[in-house]
Amino acid sequence: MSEARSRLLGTAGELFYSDGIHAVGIDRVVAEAKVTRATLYRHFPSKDDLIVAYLTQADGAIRERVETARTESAGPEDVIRAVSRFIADDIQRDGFRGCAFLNAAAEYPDPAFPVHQAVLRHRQWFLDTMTELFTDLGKIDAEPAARHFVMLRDGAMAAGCLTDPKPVCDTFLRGVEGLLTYRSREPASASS
Amino acid sequence: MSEARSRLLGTAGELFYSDGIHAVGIDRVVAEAKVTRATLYRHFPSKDDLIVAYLTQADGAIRERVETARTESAGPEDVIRAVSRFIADDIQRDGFRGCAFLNAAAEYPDPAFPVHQAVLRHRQWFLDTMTELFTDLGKIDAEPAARHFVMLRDGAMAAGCLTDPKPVCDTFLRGVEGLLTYRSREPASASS
DNA sequence: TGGTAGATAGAACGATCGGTCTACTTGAGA
DNA sequence: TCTCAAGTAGACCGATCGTTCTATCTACCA
Repeated sequence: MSEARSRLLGTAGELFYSDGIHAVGIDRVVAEAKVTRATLYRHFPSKDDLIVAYLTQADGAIRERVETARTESAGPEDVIRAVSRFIADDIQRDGFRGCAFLNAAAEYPDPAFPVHQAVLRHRQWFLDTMTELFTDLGKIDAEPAARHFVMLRDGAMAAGCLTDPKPVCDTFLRGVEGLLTYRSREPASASS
Repeated sequence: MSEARSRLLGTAGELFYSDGIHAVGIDRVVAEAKVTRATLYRHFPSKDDLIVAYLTQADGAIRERVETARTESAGPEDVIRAVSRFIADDIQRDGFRGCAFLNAAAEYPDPAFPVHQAVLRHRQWFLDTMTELFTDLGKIDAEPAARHFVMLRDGAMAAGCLTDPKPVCDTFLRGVEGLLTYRSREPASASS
């Protein structure tokens, strides 16, 4: 990857993430990346392509971290804890602004739009990965457990940038522990 | 409230909610509300005021529904179930596009901005209300339980417009039932 | 009868949007 | 040595952004 391209992708990522996608114009990306407009359009045919590249990059970084957790952990339960921990660390880190994918989906609600589809692909991968982990853990209802985990994660990511992140992380990690502790028990059935 | 103003607020709400706030220009609101630009600016000094009015309206509607649930239900547990049910109903209704407040916060991340502050006010009220309900229920750790509830809600609202809403609602309602069932039990402690 | 508030209609403002264009420079490979 | 891709610099495009303006009409109330 060329020097200019990576600088472009880096600053675009920072700006889109921290200020929102619609709120950041091409001019600002170009100026802060110290690159000319022509260079941007040489690498990315349109702003939409730049946005998708931004999300693809974020997706890759997360997959990498999950992969690292999988290879470095003893068993599936440890992997789930490691993933939970880096989610909590993310939430508490400076400049945390929520989930890049949920934020992008909020700005691009049209399912036919490439940006929205990039969000769906990432989320499907994450749900599948968590389902695998809960299956490895021997859970009977692995998929509901994975959905529960993802729901807690989404809630924590959404709330973590709106109030004090500390109690949000505590609630999240407690919820995950509950999910792991009561894993052999069949939860009470929902309505009807 | 004048006829033109309520039409304005109604269509602005629909458009902002379904397409995103930045994506909807004043021209479109004016056109679809069948109102002139001058009329809009007579009622709302700026677009930002219109956005805040939109969120205030949504906030009022939710408070009303929670109040109804409180008066019509037998006890705090029933109220929590009623609130959960209308959240689930919302998620499954046609045109559901997530939480208006979380979506707005994604577009307006600056905490100093009035739109962002309107989101925070609504969320604080909701957390306080849920804490009250869990307190009434006799829970020792009412606030953590309320935080857990809100986290599930946020996750469900975020995911409900990205995939099939049915399993999302099931997971949410199961989580709430778990929260109510294991209410007397001290959850496993989190990390450290 | 006169005044005023609220609405219509539509032109116009400067700023910014995403995107295209020409002209020139640089550096590495065939 | 020639070529060509990648970069800089910056003017320029039409469209849209949020906002303001003048002018006219209508309905109600003092």
